[in-house]
Amino acid sequence: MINFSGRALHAFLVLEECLQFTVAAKRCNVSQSAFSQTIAKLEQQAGARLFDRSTRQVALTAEGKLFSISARQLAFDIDAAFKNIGEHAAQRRGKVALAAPPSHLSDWLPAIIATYRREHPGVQVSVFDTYSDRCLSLVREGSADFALNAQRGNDREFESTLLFQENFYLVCRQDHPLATRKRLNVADLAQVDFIHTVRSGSVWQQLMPVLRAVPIRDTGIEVEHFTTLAGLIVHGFGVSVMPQFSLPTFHNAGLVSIRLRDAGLKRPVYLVWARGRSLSIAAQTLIGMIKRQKPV
Amino acid sequence: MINFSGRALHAFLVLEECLQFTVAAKRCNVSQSAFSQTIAKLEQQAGARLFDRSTRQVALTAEGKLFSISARQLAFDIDAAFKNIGEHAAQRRGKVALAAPPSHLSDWLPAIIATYRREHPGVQVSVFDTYSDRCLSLVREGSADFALNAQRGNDREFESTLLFQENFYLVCRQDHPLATRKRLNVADLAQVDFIHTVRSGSVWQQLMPVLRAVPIRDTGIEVEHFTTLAGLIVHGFGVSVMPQFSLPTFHNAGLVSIRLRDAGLKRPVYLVWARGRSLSIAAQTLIGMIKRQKPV
DNA sequence: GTCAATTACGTTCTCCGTAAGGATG
DNA sequence: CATCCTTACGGAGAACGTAATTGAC
Repeated sequence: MINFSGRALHAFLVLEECLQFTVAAKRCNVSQSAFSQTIAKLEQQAGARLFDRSTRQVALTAEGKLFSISARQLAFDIDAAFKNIGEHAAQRRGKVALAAPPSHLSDWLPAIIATYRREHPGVQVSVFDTYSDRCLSLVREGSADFALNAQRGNDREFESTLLFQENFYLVCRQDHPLATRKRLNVADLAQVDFIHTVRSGSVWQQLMPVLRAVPIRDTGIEVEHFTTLAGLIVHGFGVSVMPQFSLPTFHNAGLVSIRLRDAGLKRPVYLVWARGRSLSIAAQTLIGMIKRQKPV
Repeated sequence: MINFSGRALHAFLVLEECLQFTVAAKRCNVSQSAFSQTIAKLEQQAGARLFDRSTRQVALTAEGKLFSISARQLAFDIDAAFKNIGEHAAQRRGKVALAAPPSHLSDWLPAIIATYRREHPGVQVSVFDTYSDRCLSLVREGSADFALNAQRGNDREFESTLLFQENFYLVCRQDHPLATRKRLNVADLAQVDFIHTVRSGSVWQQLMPVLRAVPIRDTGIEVEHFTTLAGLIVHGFGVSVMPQFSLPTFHNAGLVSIRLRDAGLKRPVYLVWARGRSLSIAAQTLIGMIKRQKPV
């Protein structure tokens, strides 16, 4: 096995078809002499003469026929193996799965993923839209190649890099008293009807410490889906605070957003992947696109 | 496929197991530098990095894992293919089939075949004991690799070489009038009760032209099996004429044989094989033994 | 600082091509 | 005698080994 050469295998198969050294050599783009030597060497390795040949006739020996069966299969398998790995490398095949919070998947990531899919139609992209802990679980169990997450997970299981920090925005109706404000801080939310997102979401976890100091009017409502939240705000239930990348949903609903300028009120967005598990080329490419498309 | 090398494949598998270039290189009996280059070249051919490596850690990439599956299978298949052909060449495996007339298979060939089987226990030897035309048919249809036959067949379908010429012997009881004769010719069989072998056998075909001129006493009996013939002779039905290599059977039955010295009364023994079909190494070896063991 | 992989460079070996040799029809 | 495979020999390229370099812990 150690001295096996693909060239020799190819030579064998071509000669088997042509049954003429001269023709086969030409088809392999080598001199007839070199071709002869290649076959001779292959026969030496096989330990048996594979072709019976006089100057006028070339034919497979009994052993040659035997080898022919394996050779055909081998050539196919080798070709398939390299083609397969090559196509994965070239991102003509393969799959990549990412996990991200719904806020990032409302508009920002879908745009990037759409571009990737256009450029690499053979690669299957899977998306999991879920919150913090579940994101990390998906990465841990291998269901997702990587995640975008506000938490970087423990160092033993995960590796991560900070992509950027996301600002928070007040979301309200156009006719809301705060809707026309240029500058806004959390303190301005005092006495305003406020709708919370679910506690498991990173927005809540990020926002709560800051908001605790402000006497907001809690509506007692906790919503999970952005569309629900938008509907409630539109119908006058109150206002809420959302990270930058979820805003398109609210704008589409005719709502207004104003950035909260409190120092330190930012949501970190980490790229997280399983420690030790190297990312596929497809995943790396997609991550590259995400990094390039991240906001200023 | 064309630049594929078994060495690189082996290197990959060893490195996958060791996950250390230094150790893997040593196990492959090359310098660490050469090993590194081999892996690098393989990665170049595959079109993707197969190992993630720092100076302190080596691990398969996603593409490497993919390749690993094919690589393992490939190595096994390549190994199996060469081992298979090698074992056939070395006659540790394989099969060989020969066809020969019962006269040659009564003692002469079985002794040779027994020796061959002792030396090459992995090779399955098949034997067809049948007469002239059927022998050739078996060779034609590929059931037998070669045949020993008194007729060489037509030149279009068969190739042949003369192995030797077999003498004929009178076979009779010890108390027969001719049993003590030193020299004997066909003419001496006049007025002797004679038992024929079947007309399809080569003995009959060979003997008839010569015997026709002698006024033998035809018993009217035609037998097919030597054992029958021996039984008839033993019980006094008459005598018969048999080729040299069938004599052991008759000697064992207590009968006497005396060579017929007529010039030209010989049975040619040809080695016959299908034209264009090359003989396996096993067949060639067996033929070699047959040629060496042929009578003086 | 130490250990491990990579890179650099000179050497060795394999493989190829041109040309002569040999066998077959 | 023409054709086709084999052998011989010189040169190009690949692979190898030693040694210096880079990088990680």
